Amino acid sequence: MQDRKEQILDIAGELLQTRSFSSFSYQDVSDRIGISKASIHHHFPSKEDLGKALAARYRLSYLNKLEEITQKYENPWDQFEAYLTLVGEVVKSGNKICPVGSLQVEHNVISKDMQDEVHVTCRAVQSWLVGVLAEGQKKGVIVFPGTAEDQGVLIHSAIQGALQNARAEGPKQFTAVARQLRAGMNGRGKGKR
Amino acid sequence: MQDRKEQILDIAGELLQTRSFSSFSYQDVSDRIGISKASIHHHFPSKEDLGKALAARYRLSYLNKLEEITQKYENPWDQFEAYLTLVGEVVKSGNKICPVGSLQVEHNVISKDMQDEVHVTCRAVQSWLVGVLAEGQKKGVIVFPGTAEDQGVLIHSAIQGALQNARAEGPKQFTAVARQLRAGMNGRGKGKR
DNA sequence: GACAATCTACCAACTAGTAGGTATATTGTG
DNA sequence: CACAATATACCTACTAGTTGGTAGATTGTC
Repeated sequence: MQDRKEQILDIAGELLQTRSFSSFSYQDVSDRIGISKASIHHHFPSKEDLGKALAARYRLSYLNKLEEITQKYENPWDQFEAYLTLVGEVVKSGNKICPVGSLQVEHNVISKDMQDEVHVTCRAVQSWLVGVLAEGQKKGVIVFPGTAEDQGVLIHSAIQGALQNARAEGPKQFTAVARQLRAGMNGRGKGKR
Repeated sequence: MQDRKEQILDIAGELLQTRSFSSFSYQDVSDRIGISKASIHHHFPSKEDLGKALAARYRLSYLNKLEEITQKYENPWDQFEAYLTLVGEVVKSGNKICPVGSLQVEHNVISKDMQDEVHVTCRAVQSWLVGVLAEGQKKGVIVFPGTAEDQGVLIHSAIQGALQNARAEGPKQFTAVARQLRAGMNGRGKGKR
């Protein structure tokens, strides 16, 4: 049953986002899924295996969603708005944060393989953002100072921090960041886009 | 010996910033400090006590540093630059992140008391930033769209995320964010301040 | 003597991971 | 088709080690 593996990853993923990698145990997964702890080990021999699979699966699904956005909207500004909507859904869940942020905070605790997985995801997301920004700048629909690279890193960092702040301090921390990022890129209020 | 309590907090604080609250143990502190684990319990009966003291001490020292900045520089832009220098020192350490970020990621794992402590610190730092920004806007030395509140939340989130990204991905992630935050607030290159 | 700081020696609970076994499919081979 | 071999998915029961925390004795200092 391939579903079981996915089910384990679903639950482990939720625990990663609500707690942290080192704060959830095989027993937690076992309890929630209703099969024995040893059976979880059957599918993922070590916790590192589980973590690696978790990080890899997240990267694929996340980059896939970004790709969908790129194909659905041709206007870079709309793409950026769709990105904000996408990450905004994490805030709506009420008690989750970005898996990348969760793993980065445990950078010195996780294995090299997991670090690499997080690294690749991080680079890819930033690349996507930089692409959107550069295209938007070229078309004149997104305005910002400095380089698209710097702006991409800023947005990525701000969103990651905002998700963490939002869970601890309330969703307004996210909406404020989203609003301010928009305000800083639409030509300083010279119009509605 | 009051020094011992401080020494424990020093080491626990470093472990909080390099690993995470649930990823370090009394044994870790004991090993590094050279006294038995039971002796650590003598000073901080439970890990929650230790965590609370840690969060409280960090708040006091951090807010003190911000206060020093306010008094040392009268120009809000200089105050903001000093803030960037202050958090930049965390990046220089090579493997630390902001304690607030570390604790926020474990929000669902730590006690209510610790959550409250983090909350107060978070609010105070944002308040300080908003004050600097509002004053800078008034004097015309800091330029940004939207409200000072939103800009303060953006900066706080961006810096927090940047510190995490910088440890995992390298210091350039921080310098890029700092550069871009500056670029977005100095009147769009209309001058050097 | 009082008291703080420290120690050794413990405990129950939890951790990731293993050993050994069972029941049920799937697959290759005569 | 029949039947052995193999693989999958799961189980109970266990290991060795770590966790936060405690009890009680020892030491040093005012």
